[in-house]
Amino acid sequence: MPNDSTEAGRTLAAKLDHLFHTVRPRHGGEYTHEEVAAALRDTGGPTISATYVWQLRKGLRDNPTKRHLEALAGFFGVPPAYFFDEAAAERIDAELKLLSALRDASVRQIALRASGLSPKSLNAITEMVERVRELEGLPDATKGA
Amino acid sequence: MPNDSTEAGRTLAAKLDHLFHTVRPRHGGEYTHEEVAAALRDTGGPTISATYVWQLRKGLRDNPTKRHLEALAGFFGVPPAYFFDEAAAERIDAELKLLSALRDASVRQIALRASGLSPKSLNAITEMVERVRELEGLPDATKGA
DNA sequence: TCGCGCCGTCAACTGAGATGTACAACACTA
DNA sequence: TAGTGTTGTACATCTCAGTTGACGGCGCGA
Repeated sequence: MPNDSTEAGRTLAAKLDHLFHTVRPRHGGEYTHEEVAAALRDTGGPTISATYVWQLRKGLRDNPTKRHLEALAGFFGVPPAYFFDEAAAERIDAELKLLSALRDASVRQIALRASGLSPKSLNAITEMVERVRELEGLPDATKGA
Repeated sequence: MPNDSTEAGRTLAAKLDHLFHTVRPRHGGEYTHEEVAAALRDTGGPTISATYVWQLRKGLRDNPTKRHLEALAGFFGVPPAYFFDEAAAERIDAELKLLSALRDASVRQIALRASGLSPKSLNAITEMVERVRELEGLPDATKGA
């Protein structure tokens, strides 16, 4: 199964193929696999054979190494993250966003300092927070992510 | 050559090691290499041996494949770009401390629910947290990363 | 102090990642 | 149409990413 469908978005092959279509050397044709290999060889960085470029593009091989990913990304002028799963990256970013949402320094402080406490203590503090919310007339259950 | 100096900033090993130091399961210590391997195994995704995790962390092996990079990034809750882009890595590091705290579901719950409370209440809760830390014999000041 | 279990470390092996080489298909020129 | 060069395709081969298994140190309970 060349095209791994467990990948949330497009496959690596699809992305690479898209790059070939999109970034072109001169009007008319796309980069040749050999050209890519040669260019990479010249930059002094990690080399990559033309055949392998083709295999990746065709989906015969997915799962290249870090260095090859860097080389390919560098050649086409995209960040290496381009080749990774977009959905996963977005999910992580959402988690990071949750963080930046907590602008309130006091809340951050509480989170940091609460980290490491015993489950029992955490539970007690949770209850206390809920109780205070109640007293201040804040909504009851707003389950976030 | 284990430590690839073509890498813009820190080596992969350094970054991974940093993740181990930063994101911890709960108070006590860092994740064990075996724990990481087991967790990855449980998620159904690509597996990775504990020994190999160690090798990557030590710099005996750099240049893992795409899938393993994804798995590692997923486990530590950072985007795969963390291992590539140094600028992104630094940005993430800045927030990682808080992120790791929020990885604990209980702590996350507290943070989310504490958001919106009055300054007075937040202050009270902060003091309570500090008091509990004291009782549980946890360190006083936040230690540097 | 002994024994047991956990974890980091190391070396050797396996297999997938990656390459080299050769062939087929097409384009261009004379 | 024959000849030459270029590029995609195929496959045999080799290298190194990744695993397996074992050893040694360390903490903990008996």
